[in-house]
Amino acid sequence: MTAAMSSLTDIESVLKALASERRLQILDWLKDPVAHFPPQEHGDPEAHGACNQFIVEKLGVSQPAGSRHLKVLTDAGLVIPTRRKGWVYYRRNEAALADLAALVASI
Amino acid sequence: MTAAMSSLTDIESVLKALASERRLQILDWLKDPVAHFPPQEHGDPEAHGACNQFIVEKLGVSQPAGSRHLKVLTDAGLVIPTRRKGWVYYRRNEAALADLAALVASI
DNA sequence: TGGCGATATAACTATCATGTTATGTGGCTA
DNA sequence: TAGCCACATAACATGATAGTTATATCGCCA
Repeated sequence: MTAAMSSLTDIESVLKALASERRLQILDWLKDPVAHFPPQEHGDPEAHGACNQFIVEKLGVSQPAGSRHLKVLTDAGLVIPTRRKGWVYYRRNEAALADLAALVASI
Repeated sequence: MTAAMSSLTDIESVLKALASERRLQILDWLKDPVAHFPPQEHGDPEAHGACNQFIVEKLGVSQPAGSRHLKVLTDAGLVIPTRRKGWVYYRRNEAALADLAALVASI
């Protein structure tokens, strides 16, 4: 069950999270982690997504900048982090993205 | 035919226009101008929407601030201005909003 | 044409977003 | 337990947003 997103302010915060070329790029890459990131020795990319480090490198920004983008997406509920063995993997939250699409359709 | 919105940067700019509580509010009001704004002596609210002045007043911000919000929505193609007799009326661009909803659904 | 009412633009200020470098934290692993 | 590696947080610089007041523009109408 995803968080309810009903009021204008809620929509606003999720849209703000989405209104960034970098973060849109991340979500696009995460559609197919295997295709867009190097093979991971630990963590199943299909199940848990790509690790923080790979995403940051592919973005081409500093590690803190990349981590913050991932935090924004996480706080908005658009991606789901999985912490494992010192790495953090991120995958899309398809349910939240579907909710958002429905909300935007109602704007 | 509405402008094509395909690249990530295009989506980004439209999402930025949308990611504002004030602008979301304006779009919501414009769903039913007759219900949300005073009667207009000039300009058909059904056909052309609500005039700048009414929208600004209802927003509760200064006239330039309100006008700028409307400019952002206009530049993003989300509303359509109609200039007539010294007033400017704004109505929703339903085609663009539908395109946007489809794009968000594809994120 | 003179003035007025509606909107646009200019100039400025405050806050937020995004980037950087430096440093802290916390779990492996040798 | 010592050190390393991944990630998080702190502190700061800078550019974009959104608000304000003041002023310019522009079409009606008397």
